[in-house]
Parts: sequence; C-alpha cells; structure tokens
Amino acid sequence: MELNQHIKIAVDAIVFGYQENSLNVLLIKQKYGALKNQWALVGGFVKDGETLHTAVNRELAEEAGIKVNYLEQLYTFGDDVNRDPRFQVISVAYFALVNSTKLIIKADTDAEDAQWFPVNDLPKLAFDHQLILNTAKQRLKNKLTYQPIGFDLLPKEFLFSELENLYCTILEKEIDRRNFRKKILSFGIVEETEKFGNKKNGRPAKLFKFNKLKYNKLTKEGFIFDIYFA
Amino acid sequence: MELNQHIKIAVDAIVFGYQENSLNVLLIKQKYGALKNQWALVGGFVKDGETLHTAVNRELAEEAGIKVNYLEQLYTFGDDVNRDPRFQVISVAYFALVNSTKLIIKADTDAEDAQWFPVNDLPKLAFDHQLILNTAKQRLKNKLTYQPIGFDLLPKEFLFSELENLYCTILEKEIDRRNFRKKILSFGIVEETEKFGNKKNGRPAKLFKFNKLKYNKLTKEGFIFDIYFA
DNA sequence: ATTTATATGCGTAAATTTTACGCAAAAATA
DNA sequence: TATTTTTGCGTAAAATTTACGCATATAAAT
Repeated sequence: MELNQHIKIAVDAIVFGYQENSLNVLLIKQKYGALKNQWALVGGFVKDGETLHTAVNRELAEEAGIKVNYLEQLYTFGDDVNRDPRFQVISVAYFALVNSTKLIIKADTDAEDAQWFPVNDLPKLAFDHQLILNTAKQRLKNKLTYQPIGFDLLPKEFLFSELENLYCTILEKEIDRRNFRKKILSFGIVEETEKFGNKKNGRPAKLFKFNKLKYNKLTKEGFIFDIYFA
Repeated sequence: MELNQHIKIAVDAIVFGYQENSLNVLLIKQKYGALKNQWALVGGFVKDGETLHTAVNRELAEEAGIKVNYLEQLYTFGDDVNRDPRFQVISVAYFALVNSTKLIIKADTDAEDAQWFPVNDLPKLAFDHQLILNTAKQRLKNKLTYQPIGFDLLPKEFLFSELENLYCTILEKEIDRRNFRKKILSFGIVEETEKFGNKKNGRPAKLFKFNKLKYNKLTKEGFIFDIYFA
C-alpha cells in the first residue's frame, strides 16, 4: 500500500475548575518550543504506540500534575489545515473537570507557568484553542443538564447553595433555589451528611454528597438525570 | 522540534438509512486491498492538505456516491493501537443520515460492492467497525430525542405513521400514536400538506413536512426539541 | 350493497410535574 | 433585643403528560 501521509496528531485537554462562583479553565505557558510565552491548553503530540487516552493523561500529568474527576473526548479539530502554522496537525480534544479547591500545580513540570483563568476573561490563546474552548464551554453547558457532572467540579461534600450557584453560573440562568433543591433531592442521588458548612451568615447549612453508585444503579433501571429550568 | 510520529489518520462514516420499518447501515466490500472481501464502513485515509470534513465527503462520494442529509462527527477511535493490524491508525468517525427511499447506491462495480444491512442483522465487520457502529447507534438513539434528525431519514413529505414507526423502531419503545402526534404538532415545526399518502388500508393520511427554517428560528428563541416517552 | 377491518384524526379527563411563592427556623450582626 | 441573612419545608395554581374513547374515511370481505 502506498500511503504518504504526513499529518500529525495531537491531544489537547480543556480542564475546567470552579472557584468562588466562577468557572475557570487551566492554561499553560510552556518553557520551550513553539508555544513558548503563549497561553495554551494542556496538550501535545501523541507518541507512537500510545493510545489517545494514555496521551491525554500523560499530558495532564506532565504539564499540570493534576488528577481529574471527569474526562471525556470532546471533538477532533481538523477542519483547518493551518490551525498549527508549522505543519498539518489534527487535535483530539478532551474535556476534563476537577475539584480545583484541592489543586496544587506542581513546579517541576514541562510548564513554565500554569494558571486558572475565568472563562469569561481569557488572554489570547495559541492556535485555535479559543475555538476548542468555546466548543468545550457549550458541551459543559449542555451536559450539565442531562448528566450529573456538576458534582465533579465541587468538593466531595458541598452545600446546596454551592451546587445551585454552580448551575446558575454555568448555565447563565436564574434558578429558583427551592425548586432546584426539590428537584435534585427528588432524584435520590444526593445524600445529606451530618456535617454543616461554615458560611458566615444565616442559618447553618447541611453538607450533601453525591452518591454515584446510586446514580449508576438508577440509570440501569431507566432513570434519566435531567434538570432544565426555563 | 524532534517529532517522530508514524500514526496514520483515517475517516470512517456510518451511513444510516431507514427502509420498510428497519434501520439500516451502508456497508462496503472492497475487491482489492487490505479490506478485500470484508464488509466495512465507508472510509479511508485522510490525504495531506485535506480537512477531515473534505476527507469524509470524498469517501462518501467515491465509495458510495451518495448525498447525505445529515453529517456530524461522532467520535475518534484511537484507544486500541492495534485496531488496524497493519499499523497504528486513528479513525475519526462520522455519522450520516440519508433518505434511502430514493437513493441509488453504487452497487457491485469492479472495485467494490455496496449494500444496506439492517443494524440488527449485520455480517462480521472489518477492524473495530462493530464498535464504531454500536457507538453510532447509541448516538442516534440519544440524538433522536433532542434534535429533529428523524426527518433526515424520511422523504421530504411523510406520513405521521412513518415518523412514529421510525421513532418506535430506533428507540425500541412503544409510543402512543395520538400523544406522539400531538406533541410533535405542538412544536409547530411540522406542517400539513394538501397531499395524501397511498397506503393500502384505512383512512387516507395526510402527508406532512418538516419546516427546518421554522425550527431554526424557534431554536434561536430558546425552543428545545425534546421527545421522550416513558 | 352492506358489513367488517384498518388506520387516521380529534378530543378529554385524570394523573403528574412544574412553577411561583409564603414563611418559620437558625445563625451572625447591629 | 432587633435586624439581616440564608436555610429548609410546604402548598396552591398552572402546565404538561398520560391513557384512553370514538367518529371518520377508505379498502377488503361477505
């Protein structure tokens, strides 16, 4: 077979975190190479013999040193042959969620600098990374309504007000606090703990936790997570 | 930059059609090459300088000679480095819908054979194409409930019973005929024509058509297509 | 010609879910 | 002690979903 193909393949990861009522994304500035001094998504070329999944996990470890709560393939970008000015590169983008309250970005990585940026206040990004990020934002917005992935952005135990704010912030919508709580609780996948959060004001609020096992069980029985608010 | 990468990139297309109350998929059997005498999805290697979109459209034209109603990227398969026994190949899979009632596929030429197969009665497929197909089936099932893509499998003008059967068949569910009709009509995106279908038995049924422009307009205003039946 | 079978088109009551709030309780602060 | 703030629970009205009934229009059977 004559196959003269010189296209290269890369993986990129959009890592979302949620801090102080803001949806943030992890960006990297590399020490060396083509991306020196430019903010970019975590990512790099796939190595021979490596799977896509291995490649993206390796990049997450090497460049950011983080363990994500959620990771799924987002989209493969290859409709602009000049998206990388050096040569033709197709990028398989992944979409990751972390509980960023416990994130410490290691110093001894390939990255010169790594920082959280609010998705609504980003610096100029390398290549077509802004397009990739927009796609990821849209996916997150959609998926939040039909899969229980919001929990992957919060600590294991959280307040209902935190969950509610996360939904309002990401979906950019007003949601009635009481109806939101009722609906989430009606699913039976979130459980009350004995602990209380430490907010300054108001009545002390119980901490809740997401029961993933219960969710998986219910899903097998036909349950469909769905929260949409007009 | 030292980049010694030998992974090759291909595109594959899962083409769905709907005939005689059956969801079918288009398969190709090549007479030469690595896929000789094996049923496989439409697909092939991406050429240097070609976009993914161009590549998949080229393959659809070359191998099947069809014009599809709907095309979207499905998933990129690259988590099994031996999915192609020859060398490491990553495949970007696309998902296509056609109105196969008036479709003439390029049958049995000297280079290949092309045929429709019911998705529930398939021959053994090449490589990991069965996995790709399963992914596509699941995507179709999901998407059918939240995007008006069922119309892309039917003729421009169709009977309500045809639309209803399509939903029942693909979702593998019983749906109340009268409630289904009411719900679809309530969206205001399907219009009655003056024409009637030619069924053998029963009261003559009006032909309907999908108004895509209206759908796009409503979507901009916040409308969300959604048909789920317990 | 009349009856029977089949599929269509419209309607409606009951059950369920969503929506829009009211309000008391538990804490911090003035 | 009063005020402010946030939480937690409740409930009535509105909207939607669900489960059907039934007349109608045609072809096929008698």
